[in-house]
Amino acid sequence: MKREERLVTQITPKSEDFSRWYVDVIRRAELADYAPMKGMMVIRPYGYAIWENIQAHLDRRIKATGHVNAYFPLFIPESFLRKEMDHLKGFAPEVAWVTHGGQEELEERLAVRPTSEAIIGAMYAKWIQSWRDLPVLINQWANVVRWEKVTRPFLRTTEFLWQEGHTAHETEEEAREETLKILRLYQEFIETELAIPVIAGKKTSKEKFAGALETYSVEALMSDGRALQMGTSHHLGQHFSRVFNIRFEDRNQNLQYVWQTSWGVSTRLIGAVIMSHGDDSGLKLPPRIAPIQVIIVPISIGNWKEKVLPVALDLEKKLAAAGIRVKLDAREEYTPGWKFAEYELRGVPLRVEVGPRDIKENQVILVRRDNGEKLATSQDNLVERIIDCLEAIQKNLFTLALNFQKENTHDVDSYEDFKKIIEERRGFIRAWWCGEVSCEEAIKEETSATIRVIPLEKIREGEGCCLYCKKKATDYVYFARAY
RNA sequence: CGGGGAGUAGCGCAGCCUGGUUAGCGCGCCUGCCUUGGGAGCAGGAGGUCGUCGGUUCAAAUCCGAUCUCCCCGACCA
Repeated sequence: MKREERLVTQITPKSEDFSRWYVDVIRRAELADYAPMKGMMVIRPYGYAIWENIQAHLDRRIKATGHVNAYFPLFIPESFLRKEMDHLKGFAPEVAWVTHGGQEELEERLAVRPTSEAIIGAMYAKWIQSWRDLPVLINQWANVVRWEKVTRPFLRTTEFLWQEGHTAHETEEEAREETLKILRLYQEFIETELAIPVIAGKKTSKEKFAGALETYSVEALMSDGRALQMGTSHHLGQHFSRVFNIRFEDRNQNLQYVWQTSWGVSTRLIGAVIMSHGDDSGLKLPPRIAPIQVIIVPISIGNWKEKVLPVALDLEKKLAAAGIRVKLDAREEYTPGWKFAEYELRGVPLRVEVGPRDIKENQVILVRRDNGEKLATSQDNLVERIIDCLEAIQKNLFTLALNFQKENTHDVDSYEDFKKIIEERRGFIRAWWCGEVSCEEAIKEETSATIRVIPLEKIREGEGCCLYCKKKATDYVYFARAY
């Protein structure tokens, strides 16, 4: 879109400067604002409403699979973090420490949780004695702090909101099943509610979580061609149960350590929604998570208050009764054109225009944010038509994102092609890999692309040789430059 | 944490090099009139410790030092 043709100004065009566009959208749509401390942001009401909708959809799924919510402390004693050395080493550089309580210096420093495995492990040790106590399936919605060096609103902030599930099981098999069940749950949730297609797979040992046996993740491709990790699910094995002494007496009266998992998604998902669907005019929110699904704009001409407003009010009432998140903007201080642009910027999926002309025709104008289509629609059965339209928008956003992902996924056999694509087009690149960390690191060093996942689905038959070292390959994997 | 750029009204910027009346402009905001089918028009008005701290000077937005924050590109991460 040419600059002068754009309907919404005041944000940098996406094609001109993606990073700036991203930040402009966040600020203009009032999703978040910078706080006066480095790397911290305020999630404003409109942004928080999106998070609440995300929470509602995900929480329902988490509970439907037998998990319950609880809340653990914000602080973790240093000695607890030190118990699992890989875990400590992984997080040490980014932990914020509390050293004083009031005027008193603490005998032992307290970490502001970067994640809660340690404190939850300590509690599980107290709660679990018998196989009858298992499995323990607990989730918590919380904030965590990681002192990152480089931050970006929603994608990487010093403090962020997330959910973290922590489970304990009798057998390794059960824990692995849980890990994969959650990974699939995340995939279904993200694709259904956020309309973002993801690749589910396993992380390489280099990329796995500090302290885990195996890490799985769902990865999405953003519209600038970079990958974003959208959720992770870890099979922790017995690493934490051994150091926190989480033991139980099994069915054969043997004392055993539990098998654990942990998994999470964060407010980063909001960043993914912005980057996956947005355009030069601003946000495009999937209806399922949009704080406002339908905006009604009355065309305020002549005696509109007598003729148009009652129809608009009636429609608002009916839509609200049908469970639609609807808003009627009848303010006289702003022109209809101004409102059109404003709600487009804010990503409202569907706009209903009602004017004197429409009243005469017994119709309204529906305008879709996903494709800009304007549809003159009869007022008969309008609520049903709107519900169908929202469903169509949700589906279309997913389809558009899926097409983009497909168009930007490249299969390569030669390292030369690999480098060329990474430089010129980015996107996902699929290639054979030998399983060696050395090749993974060399490729990262030379191209800054990393292995995002070893996909769960087999995507290529036969055998091949490693993209880098040309030795026999073990896996056909996804590479990308990532956030 | 390394390299680069930037902080002047809510937002976007000019002024700084070459120090000197009352620090400007566009958008936004307030009041009034008039308008309203894609961010209307006219008139009047409010809003600033020039990021912060310190130094040089008769005089600092401007020169010097320190510090905080943001953006971009790398190394690290949800």
